[in-house]
Amino acid sequence: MEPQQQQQNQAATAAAAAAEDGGSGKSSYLCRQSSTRWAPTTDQIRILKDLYYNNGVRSPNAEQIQRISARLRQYGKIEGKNVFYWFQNHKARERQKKRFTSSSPAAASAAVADVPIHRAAVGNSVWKTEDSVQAKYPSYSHGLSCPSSSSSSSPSMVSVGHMVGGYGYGAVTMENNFRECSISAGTGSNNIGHNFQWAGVTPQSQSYYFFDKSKSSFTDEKTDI
Amino acid sequence: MEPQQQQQNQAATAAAAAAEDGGSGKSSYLCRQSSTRWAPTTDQIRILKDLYYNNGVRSPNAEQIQRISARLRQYGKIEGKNVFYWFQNHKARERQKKRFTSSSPAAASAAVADVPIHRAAVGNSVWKTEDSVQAKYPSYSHGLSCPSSSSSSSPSMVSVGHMVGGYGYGAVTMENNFRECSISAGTGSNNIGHNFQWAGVTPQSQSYYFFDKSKSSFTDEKTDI
DNA sequence: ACGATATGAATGAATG
DNA sequence: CATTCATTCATATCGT
Repeated sequence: MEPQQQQQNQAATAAAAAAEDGGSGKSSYLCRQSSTRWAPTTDQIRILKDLYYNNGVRSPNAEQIQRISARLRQYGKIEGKNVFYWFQNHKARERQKKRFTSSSPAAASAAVADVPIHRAAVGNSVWKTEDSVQAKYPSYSHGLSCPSSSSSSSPSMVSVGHMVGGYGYGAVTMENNFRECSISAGTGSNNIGHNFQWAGVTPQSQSYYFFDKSKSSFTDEKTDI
Repeated sequence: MEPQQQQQNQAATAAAAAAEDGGSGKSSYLCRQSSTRWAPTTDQIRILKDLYYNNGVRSPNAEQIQRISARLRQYGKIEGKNVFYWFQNHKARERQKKRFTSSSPAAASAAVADVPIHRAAVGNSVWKTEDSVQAKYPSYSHGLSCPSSSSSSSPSMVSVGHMVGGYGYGAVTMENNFRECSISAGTGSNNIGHNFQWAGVTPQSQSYYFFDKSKSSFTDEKTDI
């Protein structure tokens, strides 16, 4: 078959880091602040796949997302949005794969609602090869920090900051930083929200108040959901 | 640095290569890791580039991918995902590279103006043309032939218009992205509500379908999720 | 032998 | 949901 794929691992190296984005670290070359994206640990992936394949979870709602992320938090830092995106992507990619390989596009429309819950995927066909729920590294590894209790605790400052300068050209860069700003974590004294929530996201139906029409609204935000 | 994890593996050993990888001959021998990754043959690359530069294809959709891969299959083994990735990567790297080449303003303008490929979308206009506006010049790249640029070409109609801006999407990105910025934060010592995060997401409602039956999964936190 | 580069593959994050 | 973007990993190849 095909290449295969594997998913991640090498916990050894990354793992350690994964736990906390400490915020400091990096900055090797550009000043991009580290925390870029969530790096799921093997255990987190294992669990997510288990939910997906064995429990048929495909599009968890807010409550479920909370539970899941809470559960996964013990294996590493994670936020609700990560869980949300994970399911969305996993599902989307599975379908996409199907669409590319299928001969009749028409068929694609059907089968949408399927919730196969077949046990473990095993032997997938092309593409992703889906899950192989098994960690490659038996022992060591994931010694992720991330204390089981609350979440963030290390980010000293991370948050926004300067821009990337290197590639950026003003505006753009700034925008990007905006996105990150949510990770600012409060740790400590200032409060600002210690865990902030991602309010109203992915609207489409609701949360229009958000920025739909009044994107500028964010200045006075807080009315949010 | 940085936590990274991701794929990485090597599982190879598969031996899938077999089949016929076409005339590329690259992976002919070697029983070992043969199938590592798709190795496009020169003909395949020629065609892909032709589509990209002369036809403006940048992000083919599923149907197009199927057609393209079917067509390329006569020159060697190939799958839909290869085509998909090829376009994605080609486009991304082109953009990425271009991000720099603009040190000198004067030069920049000239450079940027490059040729907007186009050859019309033709046919059913399935092609989104979306970003076909910004074409780019070939140049670097492997020594593959790919004469491209045939002759004439292009009426340069560049529809669309503005916004894409010289540097491409730089400007575009700046639109609405403050989603998470809504860190409403509670300011203040007390945490607003607790720390539940990201409320309301998952618009469209729904997503309970599977849940009903497997509600048990989440009702209890540690048990099974 | 490296180090640099080109490029396939994978996947988190967004957007529409 | 489908699509797209950005990043990063993994490798093959090439240059010195």
